[in-house]
Amino acid sequence: MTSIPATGPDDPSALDPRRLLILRAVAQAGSMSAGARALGWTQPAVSQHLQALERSARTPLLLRHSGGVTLTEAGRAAIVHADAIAAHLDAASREVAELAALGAGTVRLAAFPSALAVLVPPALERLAATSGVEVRLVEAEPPEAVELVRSGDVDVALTFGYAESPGVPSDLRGVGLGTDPVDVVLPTTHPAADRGDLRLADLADDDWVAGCVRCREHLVACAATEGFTPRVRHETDDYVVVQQLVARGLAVAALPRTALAAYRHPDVATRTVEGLGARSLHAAHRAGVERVPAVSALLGALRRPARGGTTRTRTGAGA
Amino acid sequence: MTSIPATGPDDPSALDPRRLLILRAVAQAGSMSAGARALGWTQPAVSQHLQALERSARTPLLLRHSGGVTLTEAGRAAIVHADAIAAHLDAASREVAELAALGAGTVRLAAFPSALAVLVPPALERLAATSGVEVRLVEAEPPEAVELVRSGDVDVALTFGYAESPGVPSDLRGVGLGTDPVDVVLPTTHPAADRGDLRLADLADDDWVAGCVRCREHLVACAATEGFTPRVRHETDDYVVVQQLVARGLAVAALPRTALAAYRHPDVATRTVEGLGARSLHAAHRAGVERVPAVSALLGALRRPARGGTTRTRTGAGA
DNA sequence: GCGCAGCCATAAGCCATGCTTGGGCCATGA
DNA sequence: TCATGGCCCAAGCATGGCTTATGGCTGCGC
Repeated sequence: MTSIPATGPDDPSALDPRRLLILRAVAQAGSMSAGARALGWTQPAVSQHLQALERSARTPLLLRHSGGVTLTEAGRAAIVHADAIAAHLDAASREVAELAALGAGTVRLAAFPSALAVLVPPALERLAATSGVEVRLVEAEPPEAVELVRSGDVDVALTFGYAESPGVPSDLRGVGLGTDPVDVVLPTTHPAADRGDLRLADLADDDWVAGCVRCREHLVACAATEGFTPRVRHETDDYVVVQQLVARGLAVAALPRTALAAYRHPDVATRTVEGLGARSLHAAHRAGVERVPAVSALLGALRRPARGGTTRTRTGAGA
Repeated sequence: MTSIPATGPDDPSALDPRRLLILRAVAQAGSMSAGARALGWTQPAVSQHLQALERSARTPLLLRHSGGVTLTEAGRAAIVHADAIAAHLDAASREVAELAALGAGTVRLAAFPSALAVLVPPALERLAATSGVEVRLVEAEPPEAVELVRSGDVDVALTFGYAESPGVPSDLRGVGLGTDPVDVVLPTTHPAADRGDLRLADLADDDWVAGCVRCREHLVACAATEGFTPRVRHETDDYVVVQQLVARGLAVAALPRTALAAYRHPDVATRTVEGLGARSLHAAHRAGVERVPAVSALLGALRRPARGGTTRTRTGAGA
């Protein structure tokens, strides 16, 4: 694969686009001197450029006469394309500048359900208030979300991790978005629901409903520290389903507060217990993308104190 | 008028078109190294160019990761225009090269009637045989033809001149196309028609029909040298009309051989006399245009020995 | 698990591009 | 006839930009 390209930039017969633009400026100005003034250069500089351009064109592009220059047929042909090049160059500069200034751009964000419900909406609201960045959302649990980042299908993935399992794989980069304490969820009728000094071990004989693999592993690990192995009867990621099961008295569960902020069943009680720890929240992305303004803005919006559940502060009726 | 242009090439936020093309090559190749190989450069050269491009863009255009690079949104936006720029650059190069290689182009030629009838057709035939140059013809007597060159309405003017009046004005350039001897035109019934040693003064008592101003002036000047003033009864540029008048015995005349090659009335005799001289034929043009290939080719075709009247050498029956 | 290969970034050096100043020629117009 | 304005040329110099050399990082294969 050492083939030489058909017409590379070093092709002697290829025209230098910058010199075409100089030709254009001169043609518009009517003379090399006027063109040079418009470009902020001296006249010999422009003259040399155009001589070089004509040398590579192997034909005169303009006729010099007292009072200025006029285009030859070849010069007119070149100018047509120079105009188009100038237009595209201008468009490219404007579009890129707009992306750089946060006036445009879209970021694809993958997030797990509770984050999507609680963390993301206020962040998007802030983002929309201060920029023209658009965000496309994809719901995905951390493993899939990470894979979407790796494949380039999304730019940022909201993930979580526990002490024993990192939230951001080593081949990606990420920023921490704080911790999300895990609480115990009990039926309101559960004897331990009102217990003053509740410990995790107090629930060693209960049936449990667990979530994703890592959540269950975390639960099991915490329980092991407390000296028991939880009986996991049911498995579901869905925090609504979990609470429905708990409310019916079918099991107890451990849910992060974010999930509880997204949805809270009236017939469950939540208790903070020692030894259940917290999950850490992360925004994972490929190295380098954090320098993209739109991504950086989204990360910044996510990092703001989004605590406060789903309450949206808006103009309107106060509390 | 020392105003700075709104967005000149030295605008720091403007993107360098050459660097956009480098970005394009890298994006197509998949990595800076491969792009550098395709461009015939080393990897650091490309890397530095793209860093400079991103600096002027004020946002990353591509993400570096092991195995190569991928475009960011801004990079994709830039590439779209880079593709267009590359296409226009290629089109400009091809069109200009075609004009330089005589594969295309049009030259506008003004000529006086007898040249248009005798000199031009064989020249155009030769030109068409060896190039794709097209010629647009305009009939104009030398004064108007010169004016058309000055105004830029034509590229080349075929003109003639006499010893006392140049064929090419000093503000234009031109090439000589040879001389065109002026002969006397007599009715075949004229007593001098068969005279052995005919001199111009022998026609001092005849009525004359003269052509354009300079032709008449030339005739008058020649006659003055011979010691008489011709009686100019009629005036017309048209060499057919002149010969019609002569054939009827209404006058004698002086006509260039080119005009006689274009049309020869059967009832007139032509005689070469001392002291009538010749007119010189020229191709006049603005300084510099002779370097335009199409113009140069036309001038070359005109300069060939076009003598031989209107006879065209073609494949077919020989003499 | 470890070395290797590929890729990109950086540093230093050097050459050439390309800009500037100064001067000259030419054509135009007062 | 001179003054003006345009383009070209020559010479000098600075900067841009390419090269070589090196290092860090990642991912893959043994």
